Amino acid sequence: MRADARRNRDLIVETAREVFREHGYNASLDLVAKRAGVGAGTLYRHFPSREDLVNAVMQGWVDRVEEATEKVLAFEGPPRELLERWLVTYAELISLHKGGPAKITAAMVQPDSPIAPKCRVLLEATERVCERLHAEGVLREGITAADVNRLVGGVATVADGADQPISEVEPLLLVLADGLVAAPA
Amino acid sequence: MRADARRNRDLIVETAREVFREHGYNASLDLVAKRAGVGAGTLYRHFPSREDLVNAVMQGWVDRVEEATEKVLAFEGPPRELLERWLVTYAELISLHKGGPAKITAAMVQPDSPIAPKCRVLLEATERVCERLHAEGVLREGITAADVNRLVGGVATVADGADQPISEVEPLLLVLADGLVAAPA
DNA sequence: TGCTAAACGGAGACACTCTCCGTATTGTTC
DNA sequence: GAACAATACGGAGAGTGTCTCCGTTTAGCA
Repeated sequence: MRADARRNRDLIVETAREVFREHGYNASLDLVAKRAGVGAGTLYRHFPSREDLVNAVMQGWVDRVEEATEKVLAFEGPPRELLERWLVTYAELISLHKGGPAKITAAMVQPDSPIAPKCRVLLEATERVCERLHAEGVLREGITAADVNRLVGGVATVADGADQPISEVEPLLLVLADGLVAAPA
Repeated sequence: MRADARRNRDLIVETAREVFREHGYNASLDLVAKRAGVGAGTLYRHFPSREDLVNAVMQGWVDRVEEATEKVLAFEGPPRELLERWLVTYAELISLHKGGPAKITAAMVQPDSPIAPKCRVLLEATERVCERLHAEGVLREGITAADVNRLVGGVATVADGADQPISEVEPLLLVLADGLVAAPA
């Protein structure tokens, strides 16, 4: 890749991160290009679709996910608390940006989405948590990591749509935890 | 209202119902106008915003909600089953159209949305169910109808985004039921 | 029948996405 | 350091959607 191309690419990603933070993931891409001082063509050559750009912007987020996962998995206390911590962590991670919960939760079940690979790290993290909970017999049988993600994703999506911080819907996450732990009727 | 205006209004609503069913609630409104054989101006005069049109289209849905509510509330069996029935009914009602779950769940917490009044009937229905469950001591303390709606709305939103029918996420609704019923840890 | 308020409709302004292609820059080769 | 591909740039513009404005038409009353 030529040096100027590299420079522009980085500039676009940086600008997009800023614009997305301001206007959400549906912000105008022309605005991104304009603010970055490049032509629309340049933006679209580097990132043929909006998702590709989102994907690039997310790279830092992936690192953050990995870090948060390690932290939660390092927790030594009672498994029930581990679950609660993970639910809150998960919700926070996907809610870092406006529109994030819906986008990420949807991508989780659409393997062809360009951001799917990034979301996989989250799914894998949940899998690790679930494994540990299953091993300790705490998690209800038949519950998969995908189920957990869907449930938390749903709550986070709604909170996001209502412009509520995750802290305000934490009680709902505890309800989920109860449901995930309880034995089938 | 003049007779021709009335006629056009009804025609637009009918056409919109059809188009929304085909393409979801984000379908092009110009397409609605074109298919109804009226000018864009006519459509926008009757329905200044997309939400106004959605609102009009929803009138039949409101009737359906009321009917379903009566049916669930007439159920005489164990309260836990009442809850389960309501969760499934609720999810189905908001999932009748693609994009419905997100739209309705969001409107539920945005009182200024034009479709909010319509969504209120759903909230009130959930309130009636919750009241009965609380009276029987089945529902966990502190849980409000709004909480229940958020939880089910979240699950339904995700299912909708993944093009899954509600029947496929029913197990998740049972998880919710468990969480809503269980005593706090 | 004539008149006026009400309603119509579609051209077009504006916004956004995405492509095409003439122009400019890079970096390699001699 | 000059020449020359190969690579990248950028912005005009096509395509699509939203929504408004205003000249034209129509309903319904007197």
